Amino acid sequence: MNPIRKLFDILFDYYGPQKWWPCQTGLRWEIITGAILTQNTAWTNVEKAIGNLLVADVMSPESVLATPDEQLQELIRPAGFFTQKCAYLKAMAAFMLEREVAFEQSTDVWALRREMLAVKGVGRETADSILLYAFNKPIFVIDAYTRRIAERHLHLDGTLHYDTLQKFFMDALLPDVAIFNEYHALIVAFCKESCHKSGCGEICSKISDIAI
DNA sequence: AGCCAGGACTGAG
DNA sequence: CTCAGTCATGGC
Repeated sequence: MNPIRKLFDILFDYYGPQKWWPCQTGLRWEIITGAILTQNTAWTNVEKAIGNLLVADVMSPESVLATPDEQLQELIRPAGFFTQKCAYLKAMAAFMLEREVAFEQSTDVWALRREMLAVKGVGRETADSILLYAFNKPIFVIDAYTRRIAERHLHLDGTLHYDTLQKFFMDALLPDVAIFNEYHALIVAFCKESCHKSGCGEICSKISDIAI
């Protein structure tokens, strides 16, 4: 069995189902908002911003576009880079008004990815996160956590290009939305809950000999 | 007190 | 195409 699948099994046995993406309302737009606001930003800060948006009743593409820049920036300020992210949110809101239905229906995930990458503020990780978690399309998300675990525990080069690393994971796994969803969530769970804490002996010892 | 967090854009070479 | 500089907040 290949190391990538083995790592998944160990993480799943240990942590169980993760139920991602973290989302209070169940709204697709909240997932998209989180994906943009979390760019190079701690999730705790994103939660504050999302809380502000919910209180202000600005949690839809329409309401985002109807909110003046200054006001929207104030709401998302806790997530940092608020000037840029204000513009990004509005670009994405306009895009969703135009293309949300088409995205729900299409099964050509690579075409959708290409199209979403044209939106200002949407890079590869953000596009893949939105496709996987907001639209349930089968694509694998590479982020800083994935690179870390790939380097430390799978003996892969963590500095490989995004698309190259993504292909490693996707080729090793069944093209299943549920698996891609769960795997990325498990990687985050491991990196956040174990890497930083001192007592991670049990899971770390299981993971340490994956590639042997 | 600095360093870093679930990146992306831009301009230079 | 690679790479540094830029954007900004809050927690540790």
